[in-house]
Amino acid sequence: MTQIPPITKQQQKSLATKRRIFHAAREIFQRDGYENLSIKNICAVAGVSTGSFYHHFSSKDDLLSYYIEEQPGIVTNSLAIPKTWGEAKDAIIEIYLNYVKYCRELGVAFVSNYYTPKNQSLNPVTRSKRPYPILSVRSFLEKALSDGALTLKYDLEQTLTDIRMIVIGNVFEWCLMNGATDFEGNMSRSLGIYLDGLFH
Amino acid sequence: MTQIPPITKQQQKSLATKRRIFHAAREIFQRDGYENLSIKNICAVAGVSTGSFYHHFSSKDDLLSYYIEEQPGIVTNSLAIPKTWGEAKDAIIEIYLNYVKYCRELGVAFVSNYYTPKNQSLNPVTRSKRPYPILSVRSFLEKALSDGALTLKYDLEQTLTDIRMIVIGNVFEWCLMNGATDFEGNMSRSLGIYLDGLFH
Amino acid sequence: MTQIPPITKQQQKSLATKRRIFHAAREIFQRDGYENLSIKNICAVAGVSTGSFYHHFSSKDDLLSYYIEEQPGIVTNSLAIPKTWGEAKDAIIEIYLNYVKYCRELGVAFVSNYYTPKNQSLNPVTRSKRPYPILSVRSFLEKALSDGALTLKYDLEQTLTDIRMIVIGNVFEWCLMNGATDFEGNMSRSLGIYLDGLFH
Amino acid sequence: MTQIPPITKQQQKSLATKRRIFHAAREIFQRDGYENLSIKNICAVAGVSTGSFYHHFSSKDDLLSYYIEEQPGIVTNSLAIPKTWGEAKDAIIEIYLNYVKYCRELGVAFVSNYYTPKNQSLNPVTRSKRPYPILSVRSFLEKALSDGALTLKYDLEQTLTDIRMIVIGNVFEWCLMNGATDFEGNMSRSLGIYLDGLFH
DNA sequence: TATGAATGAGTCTTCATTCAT
DNA sequence: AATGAATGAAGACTCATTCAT
Repeated sequence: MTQIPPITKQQQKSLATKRRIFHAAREIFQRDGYENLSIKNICAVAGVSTGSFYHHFSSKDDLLSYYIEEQPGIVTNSLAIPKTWGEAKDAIIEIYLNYVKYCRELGVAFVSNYYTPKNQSLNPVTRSKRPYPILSVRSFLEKALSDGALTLKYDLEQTLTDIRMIVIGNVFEWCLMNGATDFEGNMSRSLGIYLDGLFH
Repeated sequence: MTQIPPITKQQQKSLATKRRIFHAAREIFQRDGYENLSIKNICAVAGVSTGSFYHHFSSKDDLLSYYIEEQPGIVTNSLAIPKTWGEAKDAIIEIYLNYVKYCRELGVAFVSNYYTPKNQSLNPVTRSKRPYPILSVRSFLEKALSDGALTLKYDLEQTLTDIRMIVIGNVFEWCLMNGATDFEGNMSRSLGIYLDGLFH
Repeated sequence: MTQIPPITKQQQKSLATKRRIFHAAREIFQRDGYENLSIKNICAVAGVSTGSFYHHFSSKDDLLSYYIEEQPGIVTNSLAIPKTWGEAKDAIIEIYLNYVKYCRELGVAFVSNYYTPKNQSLNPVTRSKRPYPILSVRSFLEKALSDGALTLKYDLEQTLTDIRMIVIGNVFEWCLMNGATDFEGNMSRSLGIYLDGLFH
Repeated sequence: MTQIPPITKQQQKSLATKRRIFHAAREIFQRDGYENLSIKNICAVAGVSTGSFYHHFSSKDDLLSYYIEEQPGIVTNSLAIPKTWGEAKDAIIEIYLNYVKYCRELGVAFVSNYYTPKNQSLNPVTRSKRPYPILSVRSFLEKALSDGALTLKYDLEQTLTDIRMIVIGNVFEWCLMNGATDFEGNMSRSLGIYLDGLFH
């Protein structure tokens, strides 16, 4: 007979410790960036000994692997189908202003670490499990196109690629400047101009 | 015909050493990534002493900054002042197709490691010595503007930021896809549409 | 009888290591002087790893600061509040005769190396953690002043500075003479005369 | 036949270079202190190559050896014999305020390097060649004593020692504080109080 | 389960000195 | 007489990891 919740007090404590380590790592990562994320650091913040760390995680990499894929998707289903391309433009910009907000929540340090070409969890091809937030305009555009509300100068795929590139470019700029840019302003302006050129 | 800077044998040797260091760094970068790029490593591969490294480069960052500073071909001084915005658009796209070429020369592996927000040698603010190469359209646009050949919808600074972001976005996409994208196609299309929107 | 902090075997071993480092540093200091005192050196002599050093001391300066911070015997809390200025004078001199004793324990060679303006672990401003030990008469004087037992011609701070300077001057003289001075005699006389002039 | 001034142009140039190196070293030493005095530094300031340095000086130590004993003595002969102890006190303080001035001219960095117990050129016993500036009150006091203008509570030798210690203590304090003390104020106050205690 | 002492290779950088030119 | 490229040991400090308790 397997007992579903046979958690003893000891196990609970153990889990709590593991969670403390986890949260400490997340906090440091966001605040100080990857290069300042050391075991010593983590343990200090978590209030835990080094030995304890290695009891719960087999290595630093082991811990980090837990962080993959934690971001929530951006829900675009609720968006009304646009009637004019002006509406479409505004809606798209809105979506990415939401993304800007999400980036701000994560913090520059975190995002700076995350946006590395090596981070294949960003790769829209490799990536399967969840809708890539940057791709989430796809369904929106598809609906608008099939509805006849919009016509594009280019292939949908190409357009999505362009938008993705512009958005990442914006994020990158924000990271490089260590947060000292007009993130929202840049995003709406550059996207806006591009979309103007697109619908034109 | 005598060359104005008559390079002595010693200077030649010195340059060769500098180049060896340069290539060694590139090799390691491509093979092992940014985090495994250490001065010791570089020197070992280059067959050069640590002291020699610091004779040629003032720091690790100094070395890295050369990779974008030494881009060949982005000489905009020689560009003719455009008469129509169509000419301007084509010229700008041309400049960045050159950049695409340069990226291809460096290789995806290298560029993937290089384009990390953590790589502060990319930061246009931190970097003081010379103007950011990606901004090298600046002088071109300035001339065109002062000549009355062009008028921009937005501030020059903002426009340059947008272009920089779009370019970086393209590079990032190319890296993420591990080179399996239409780099040139994406670059000209996305920049083209943006510029269409800009001059409108 | 049980001691309140029941030191485990591990803690004992740890303390022993710390002491080994401490003694090694002292030995090298005496033998080779301040400029030849390196972490590597210390660790080699102590038979300890670099990591271990930094486990016990946060930096080289941290280690050095212990030499004056751990002075035995300059406990002024236990000193009775003086009733006359003669008592005060005697008490102060007594305190610094204790310091003289401590210097003798450390040895001329050590102290000679230690008392360099370059040794910033001596700087009362740089050092933040704890009050400068030579200033430990402060609390004594403060109590005496607030008690009305004493009145000073000058600001307390200035007086403390004077005393500190005289004491250091004595130590310096002793060092310069390579120990061949009447350290105790000089100390009590010079301090005595100064204090005479002070209370006068 | 030996020609007294057979200096060729080459020799002149050589001497000029040597002097440039010398002055550069002095400048850096005073401005930045001993620990920032490197061959590279010196050569940069002197506008000379490393090789040239080693052509003129066999080593860094060789260069430094030239600096010993360059300070001028303080002339006290001209001081009028005091009639009251008040006059004597003022005169003595005046002498050391001159010394303070001299220290300020040399700069904190320089003096910090100089005032080390290991620097035996400070040792009044070892030292023979010139009058030790700190000792230069001796003749003054001797005259005043033999003239009957003054009587001391203690042996002249002891008194001189005290004064020397107090002065060095002041200098040390100034060095430790990196110049951020009221050097003149401390000097006159501490010496003044001591002398009050002495003549009482 | 948890502690924290210990390890030692690794980080970047500085520096006095040598030597071919 | 002068240059400057090259050396390599040494500097303080960091860090992931192991292990006895």
